Amino acid sequence: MAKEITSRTEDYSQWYQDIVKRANLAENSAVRGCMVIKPNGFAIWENMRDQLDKMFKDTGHVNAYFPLFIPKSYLSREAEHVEGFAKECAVVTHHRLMNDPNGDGVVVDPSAKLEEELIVRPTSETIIWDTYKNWIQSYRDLPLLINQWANVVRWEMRTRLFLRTAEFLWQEGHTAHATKEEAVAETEQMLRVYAEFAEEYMAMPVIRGVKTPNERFAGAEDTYTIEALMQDGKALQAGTSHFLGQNFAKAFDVKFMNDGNKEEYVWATSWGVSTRLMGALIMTHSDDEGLIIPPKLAPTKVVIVPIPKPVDIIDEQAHAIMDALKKQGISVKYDQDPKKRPGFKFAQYELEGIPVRIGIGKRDLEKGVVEVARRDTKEKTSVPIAEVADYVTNLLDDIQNNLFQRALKLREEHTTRVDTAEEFEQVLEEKGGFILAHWDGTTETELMVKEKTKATIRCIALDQEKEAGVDPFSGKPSEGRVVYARAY
RNA sequence: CGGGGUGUAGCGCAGUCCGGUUAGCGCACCUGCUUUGGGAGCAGGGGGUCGCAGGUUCGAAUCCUGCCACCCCGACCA
Repeated sequence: MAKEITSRTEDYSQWYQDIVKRANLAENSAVRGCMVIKPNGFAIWENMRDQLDKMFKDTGHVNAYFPLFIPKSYLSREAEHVEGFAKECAVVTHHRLMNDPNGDGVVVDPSAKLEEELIVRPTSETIIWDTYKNWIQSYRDLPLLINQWANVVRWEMRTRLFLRTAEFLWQEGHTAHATKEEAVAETEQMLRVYAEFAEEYMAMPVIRGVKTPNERFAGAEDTYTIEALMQDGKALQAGTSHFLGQNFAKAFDVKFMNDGNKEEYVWATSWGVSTRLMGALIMTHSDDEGLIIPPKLAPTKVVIVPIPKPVDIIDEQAHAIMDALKKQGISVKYDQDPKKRPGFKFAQYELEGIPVRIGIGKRDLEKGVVEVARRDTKEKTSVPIAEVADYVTNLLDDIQNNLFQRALKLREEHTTRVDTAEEFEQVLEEKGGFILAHWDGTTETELMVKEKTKATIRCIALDQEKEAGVDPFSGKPSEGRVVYARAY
């Protein structure tokens, strides 16, 4: 049978789309730029969401929910914020439809024009800070540590499933603090949470860093980021955590009385990750056979396929193995569909990325073994039935670990220290990946490099070594290397 | 919004340049038999306003005009 997924190396964009589509994760909707997340894709997102939610709660946060609509005037209270988002907002102007006088369906009722237009939230800082104003009076009300799971809308010009859609699902944390130190500590803590989630659960190594002023979130004083490297050598911003200073407190007049009976503005943070992480997951691990889901996020960790078809003795063993796996907390599916042949099922589950497959056949049963296949390397092993549950438990850990190591190796092989502009451009063209180069610290140079090479400064790594050097583009002095890459 | 491309069955496509029987192929689907250890084989069957609207012509998927949608590359962005 012909290969149904485009090769990863031939056309990365097509390969990515094939996987999203053929593994039944998502599809384009009838609404321009929007996405339908299908059950297979949503199950993975739910696992990500549940794990993140647990981590947020473990660090003292609680969930709440704020409105989808934001009065237009709110958005303009913080000058940089409005400038950053104004160009991509969906706007509600009317609240009623009417029958078309010409009998042609419905039209907007011109008499139902809103006095003040409502913006569909591109992010919720403004509506949340307008609300916090009423919630915060005293230092005793602080810190306020709230997260919201929501959808937001940004009217992007060009969209791509999961990576950039007009509507996307995300979480946004919005916290208020009595001191600058505490707010900065919160910003850094949440970056650590994101990095831990990316590396331990998604098996995706990330660089922790700070954005340059030019790449900062609109309205932030500092933006922290985790940056991942995809298999085609392009970088992907996987999560951000912002120190907002007192900008929003001042714009929305959020003051509190401190323990010295003095009125002060509060200090703020916000942080978020989105369904974009689904794209990151796909582009980090998957191969030409389809999706690969790290075991810790896989909705179904093990699938049992009867060979050649379900008969009583196979059935019996399958159920015994299922029970043993479930006892260890491992989700398992037994595919008893008699209409599909084993070979078809093998290919199908590889395409869907299920980490472990157990094949049970009469021939093997006579020897008291089953065949255990791992999705990441596609290796197959015969395992005695009595040992299957323990073997699979270890194997799942092994796969999780291997996926991370494999991704880390790829990143290390595609991270290059560069000292001249020529070398910079050559590495970018021929190899891609992260480029560690000196930067003179000016936005002019950063923009000039972007213009010339399409590479941007992804971040200044938190573990950046101080090292005197020369910016390869401007020739000016530099205090250390920053992380450049072409990015999604 | 610029540059390129594509619209023909659920999906993927051929046919269009050079108009001419009843619009075709693969996958999927339905029926039957044989199969079943890596995407089964054979036989039969169902499914189409050829993106939309005009025009040219005895005759249009094919030529002309206008429109629409989607995809890729840029600008924008998580």
